[in-house]
Amino acid sequence: MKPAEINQAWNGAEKCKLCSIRHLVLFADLNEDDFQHLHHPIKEFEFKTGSTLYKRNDTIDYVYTVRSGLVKLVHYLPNGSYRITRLLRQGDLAGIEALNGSAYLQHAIAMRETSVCKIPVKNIQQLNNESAQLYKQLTVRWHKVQSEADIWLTHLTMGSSKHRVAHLLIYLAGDKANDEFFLPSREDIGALLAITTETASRIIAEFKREGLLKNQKNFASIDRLKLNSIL
Amino acid sequence: MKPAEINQAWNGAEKCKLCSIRHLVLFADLNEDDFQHLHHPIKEFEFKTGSTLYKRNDTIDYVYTVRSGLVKLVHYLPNGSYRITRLLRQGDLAGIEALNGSAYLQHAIAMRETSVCKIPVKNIQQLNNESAQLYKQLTVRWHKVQSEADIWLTHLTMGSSKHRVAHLLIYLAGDKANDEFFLPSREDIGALLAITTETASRIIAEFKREGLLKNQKNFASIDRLKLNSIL
DNA sequence: AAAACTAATTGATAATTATCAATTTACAAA
DNA sequence: TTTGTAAATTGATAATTATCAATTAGTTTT
Repeated sequence: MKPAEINQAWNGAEKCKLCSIRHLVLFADLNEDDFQHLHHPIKEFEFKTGSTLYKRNDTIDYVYTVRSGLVKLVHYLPNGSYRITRLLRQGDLAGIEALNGSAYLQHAIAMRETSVCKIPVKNIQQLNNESAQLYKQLTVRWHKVQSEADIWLTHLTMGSSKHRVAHLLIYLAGDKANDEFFLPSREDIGALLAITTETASRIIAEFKREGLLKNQKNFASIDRLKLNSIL
Repeated sequence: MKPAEINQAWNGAEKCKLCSIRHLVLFADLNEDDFQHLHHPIKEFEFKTGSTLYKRNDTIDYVYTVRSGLVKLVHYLPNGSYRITRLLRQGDLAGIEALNGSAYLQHAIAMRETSVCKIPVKNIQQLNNESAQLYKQLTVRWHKVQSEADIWLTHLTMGSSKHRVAHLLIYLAGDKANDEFFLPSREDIGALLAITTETASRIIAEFKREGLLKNQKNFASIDRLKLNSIL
């Protein structure tokens, strides 16, 4: 499945400067001059549900900024199953490890329609050499990776299955008050929490029966108070 | 419990240049000139088993390089239990999040006698401004944090308890062929793998009975082949 | 060395979760 | 709409793990 390439290459600077979510992304702190160093074209892509941004060990020339949608980082296991080690949302960077010249660590797959900017690593290196602004943002990103991994380990891999699912739902719902969020398939929930698909399904179904969770297709909303009360 | 301060402050550059494990640490790539920028004293400390390097939310002015020993990063949970989210060994950096001016994410506690260098964050910032060498090492460290978190999530939090313990032992044994390694308490093994102390104990005892693991007090060695065969 | 304490082990049982299988629901293609 | 296919749900049972309790081994203090 090939992603749609929304735009042709453009003169790097122009579009990035106007980006509506720039405050959220890697280039947040760049100033007018910095954009001069973007010599390699940055392109925007749409990925359909289930399509692959990159595979483990792919050539590692790009970093991806998620503009919208949801991306899972996946490890495939020898026995054919898989484990999701992280989710990426708006403003998150995928493939950040490419900056060290090491291969991508996981497969990155869109869980729903997802829009990304594909940034050549060379741009980043160039910016790093010419300007100190980017370095700061980069360490902020690394830091976020670390603290998220930590949250994951602390809350999403321990306790009963019910606790884990509750934590995941709260995580997925994010900060926004009553908004709907994307509810992953039961298989993905299992892969996220290290439980079986069936167990994930049972718990989600139970939550729905008890009114902790409502959904229309893949979109859901939670009753935060009730969910928190079972933690 | 106060750590022993082995050395008084010294002229930063001199001792670091001669450090026997410099090839493993943050300053690996620095050249003669770079050391001029270490204006703040770097001190070496010894921590006894169970003593605390830093606590979550402590003032965040230092980064720690582990010279020898073993450090656990711990999250204490509301119910009084705890979860270990990472282990740090020789060459690893503790408190790397201090570089972003954010608070430490966890408590760092020595699991055995541990020797560390305490590096003022100001040194790092200064080096970053004056030289590009350090940036590279830093991203390598961040990257290592990420990939270790990943390994943790993929192997140490899924599968049966027996699988997890086996994976942990192999991780602890590291690369060195037949060397002994520090075997954590059963409670710590539980906190590392999200299983109970009793389950950890049962499995360790079983491994010992079956000859997969030998130990003298806290030091153990494994039969790699046999352990791998149960994965 | 004896006493006191802590960590490790083991046993019995209850609770949880995985497994295997069947059924129902949702979705997409014809 | 009908048909085919995949996903979600549910049931029954087996396996695993937690829990509670007791015992043994190991360490430290007196």
